[in-house]
Amino acid sequence: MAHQDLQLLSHDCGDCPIRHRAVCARCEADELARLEQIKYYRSYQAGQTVVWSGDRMDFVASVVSGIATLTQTMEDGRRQMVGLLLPSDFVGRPGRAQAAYDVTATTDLVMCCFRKKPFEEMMVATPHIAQRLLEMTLDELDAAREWMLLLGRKTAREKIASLLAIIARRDASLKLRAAKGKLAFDLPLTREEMADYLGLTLETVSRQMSALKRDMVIGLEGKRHVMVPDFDKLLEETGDDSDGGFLV
Amino acid sequence: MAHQDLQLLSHDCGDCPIRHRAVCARCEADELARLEQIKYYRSYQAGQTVVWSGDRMDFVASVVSGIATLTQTMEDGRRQMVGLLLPSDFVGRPGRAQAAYDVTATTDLVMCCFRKKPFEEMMVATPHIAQRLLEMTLDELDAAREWMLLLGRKTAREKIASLLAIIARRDASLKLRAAKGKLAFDLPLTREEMADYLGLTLETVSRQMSALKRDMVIGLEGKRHVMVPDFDKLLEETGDDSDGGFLV
DNA sequence: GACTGGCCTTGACCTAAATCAACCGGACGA
DNA sequence: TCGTCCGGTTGATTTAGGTCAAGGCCAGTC
Repeated sequence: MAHQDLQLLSHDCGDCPIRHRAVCARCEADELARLEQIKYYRSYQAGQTVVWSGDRMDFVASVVSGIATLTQTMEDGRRQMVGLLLPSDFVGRPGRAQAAYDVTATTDLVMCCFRKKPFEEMMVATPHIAQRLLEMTLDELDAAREWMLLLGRKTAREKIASLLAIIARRDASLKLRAAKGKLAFDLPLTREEMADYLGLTLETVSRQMSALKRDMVIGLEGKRHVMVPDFDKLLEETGDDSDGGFLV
Repeated sequence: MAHQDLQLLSHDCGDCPIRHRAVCARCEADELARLEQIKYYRSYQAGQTVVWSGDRMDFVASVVSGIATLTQTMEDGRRQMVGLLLPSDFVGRPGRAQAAYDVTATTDLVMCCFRKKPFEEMMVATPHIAQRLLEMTLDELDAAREWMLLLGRKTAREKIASLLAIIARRDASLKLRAAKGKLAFDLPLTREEMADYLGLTLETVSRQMSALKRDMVIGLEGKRHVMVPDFDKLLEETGDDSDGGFLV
């Protein structure tokens, strides 16, 4: 897919199914040309920090491949992950000079960057972009609110199940949905990162993973490979409404 | 202020200081005219529900006066507040037919509503609006992430202190900042609502309020009126970075 | 083949907050 | 004037998850 860096600009487009954010050349051809002039790619190794909270950040970017996280850290070292960025997700805030969070590559990562100034100018000139960005930001806000329910009210077991379900879903949609019902994936996060995501300690994460395995909700092969024999059973453990509640 | 319902459209405008989202007639006069045609007001009494999660919602709105909350509820009744809407805040999502959360008036409430369809049309026609909305949504996303840190990693005492600081700040900025250092305000939330905000039980909220009073961090007069003799002392209790970290 | 360092697991114990329960005090209606 | 209801406080007890500590597993490397 040649124009992946353009994902963030496109309206949905039927025959480019990548997470409903892909673009194809025939829509948005003119933006493509302009964007080509201001974009550039950056690669990071797993574990590398992209920017530190408070650092000057003179670009916005979208994830091309790999996974990045946003985390906040308190003075005494307590950490909370506040964003998990998968391919096609957007980082950076037009109109802000400094990063508000630590951005870290948890796997090898490629980002498509746009220098902030020209990007902002283009945003003014091309209303599409602001609208697309608004849509994406609203999605992220919804995800954040879901996450707040998880952090505030779910038990450790529910938290783990929810995270596994989220990853399974995201992963499955990338893989064009493995044989429905049975699916498997590799965790892109360490136990500690999972803990930071869920507001738990890594020991509790480990214990609950073991418990879910013992109860046959998941299978584990090595430390990272997770098998889900029955996705509905996993969903029952999340505490979420069963109907899945897809609001368009 | 006659054009309060227009807050959501404006770029900042020096001499209209209401929470940096106000508008004055001379900027945006044309949008004003168009907006006037599609807006209407609705009032709700304290405790009334504006919409239930899952209900059809054919308008977007901004809060004119009073306070509303967004909450999520799990099947077994566990509740988590995921949004606190103060005057000038925006509710509703262009491009979505159903409400994703319960919206409730916690005080008497006036909202300025725009029917969704014409509003969306106007958004396409008037690029300003999408940009303003994007800016507001990004602010909300930041607030949500701050909130996630609170829910995931703060102690009960830190949570309470943080909430009080948030309300004090918002309140103070409305009142053009009372004599700096000493300030006082009325809690717009019951103990139970505070608990839903903070991911605690109402008993814990009550206990920690008493503890903060005992330790002279706050004063209480009746159940709702809070006095803050030393705002910095309150801030120390929040666990947040002391520098306040204002990122533009 | 031993050695190291990450990452993970498991056990024993502790504590912050939840739960359960009693009670207070003001508003309000009979 | 008396209930009683609602929001709030406080105490006793329980418990989920945190903390501390001891290993296990495995990949890389000397």
